[in-house]
Amino acid sequence: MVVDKNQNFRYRQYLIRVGLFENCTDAQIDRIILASEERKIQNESFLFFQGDPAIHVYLLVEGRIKLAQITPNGQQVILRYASPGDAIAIIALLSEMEYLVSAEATQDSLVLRWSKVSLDQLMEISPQISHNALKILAKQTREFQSRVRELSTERTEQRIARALLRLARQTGKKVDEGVMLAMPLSRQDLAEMTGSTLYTVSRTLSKWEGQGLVNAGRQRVTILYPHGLVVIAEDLPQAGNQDIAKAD
Amino acid sequence: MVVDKNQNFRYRQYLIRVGLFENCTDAQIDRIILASEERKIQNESFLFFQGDPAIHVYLLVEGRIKLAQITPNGQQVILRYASPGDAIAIIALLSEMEYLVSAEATQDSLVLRWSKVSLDQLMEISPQISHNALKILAKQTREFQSRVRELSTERTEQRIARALLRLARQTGKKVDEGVMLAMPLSRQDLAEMTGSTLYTVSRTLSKWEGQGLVNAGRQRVTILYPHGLVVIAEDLPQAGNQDIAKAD
DNA sequence: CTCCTTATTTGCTTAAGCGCAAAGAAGATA
DNA sequence: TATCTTCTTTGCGCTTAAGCAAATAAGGAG
Repeated sequence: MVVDKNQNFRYRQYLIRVGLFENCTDAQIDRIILASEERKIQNESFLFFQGDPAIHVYLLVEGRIKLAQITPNGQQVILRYASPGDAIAIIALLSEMEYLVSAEATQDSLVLRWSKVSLDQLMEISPQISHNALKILAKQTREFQSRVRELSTERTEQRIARALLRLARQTGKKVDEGVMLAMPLSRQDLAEMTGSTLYTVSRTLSKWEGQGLVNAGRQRVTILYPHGLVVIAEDLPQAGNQDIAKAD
Repeated sequence: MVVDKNQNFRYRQYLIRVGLFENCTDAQIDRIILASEERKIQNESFLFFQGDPAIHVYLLVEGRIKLAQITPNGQQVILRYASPGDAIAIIALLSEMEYLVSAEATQDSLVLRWSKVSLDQLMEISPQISHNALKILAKQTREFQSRVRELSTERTEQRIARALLRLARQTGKKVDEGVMLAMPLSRQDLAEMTGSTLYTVSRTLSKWEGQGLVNAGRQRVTILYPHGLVVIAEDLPQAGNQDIAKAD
């Protein structure tokens, strides 16, 4: 599973741009690369499980990783989809921690990882890393605070609209008709991201499809008229016209 | 407003036990104290507002501070009540940030604060501080993740039970009948903590009062039978008996 | 191409909880 | 003590969204 470490130097150009290693010197990056392990993760297999002792920090190079919590009675709550360049399980930098979420590949993926031990050494050489980690955690905190606010105050429809817009920003590909979400995404997935149910998500998308806002297929959503979703997400006053897309 | 800095040395015994300054040497603590400013905050006045540039990190010494987000249409969402010893606005350690929440005293309070500039200097001398900050942020992240999970999957009643138990752990005072929450807490406050409404909270507390679980008065809640709330929070199978408290 | 699996849609029913309104209770103030 | 303010309770109607069941659709495997 562990590939010859020298191979990882081909990720150099990539690593220096990644949040966790931003502003590190070339020499530091060398050490970081030497300490890294590369792993391939097959679709639907797990990087780690919630509750495991947190001993590695991961960096997603290629693919997509779903980070989710499982409730005691088996429900899943999707906290985040990681995209290439994202650090995963920063929490492992700290001692005595467990992974707070399970990490599952939703495509064949490629990650680099560092053990807690080697990261402790790296952080001594490069205090920059721990400052970067602080920045990443702060960003996550901000996002979770927003989620809490949204779940506390917004209706399901608003949250679904928000989730789609967020995904579009993260993984949207421009196509002729609009923005296509470039990842398989079921109604169930959207429900688990928004604290809703697959039925409500399905009904909501059907309604929006009728209004020309989106085009939804099996595990696929294309946003035809992003502004319409913004209007819903922000609860702005709507145009009187039923068919928002054409009204523009 | 700024008191003679030497006075702050009387907080020494206190500072060394506080999360943000844990494991700092005596000499480091001295520098930290010298850089601190003391401020008294009157009940119902604000330490800072959401959106202000984040230029100070605060440490609550005495009193209680409510951290809340305000939604665009004026609803409030309470994210946390800070207790003595808690750091507030760790985010100000990072450049270019704004406060993510508003911080309002709910009792007359006393805080120490440090400017971003002086903290940058302190962190150079004591890298320990930035490691501690990482730990604090990680803990907050964990808590917000739980909140997201709870808001996504649990019923209002469960969340209210959880909020009471959490507050009991944080501020509960043992009294004859049970555990009293030692802070003024209106139905509206509980609603803003749980993503509910003051009506639902009122009805829920009334029901629980009828079952002998709690004793609720004006801005005051006493938990008579904590285990009963745990049963509700965790959605455990209930005893068939209506009156849970007496059944035990 | 056909079968099989998995995802999606939609009608129907029900429950949870929102929100108004009005009454009642608890403190605070003078 | 009388008055005022603020907080709390509760009846009622209503909306939202959950959840079941059954039909339908879309891909993948052989």
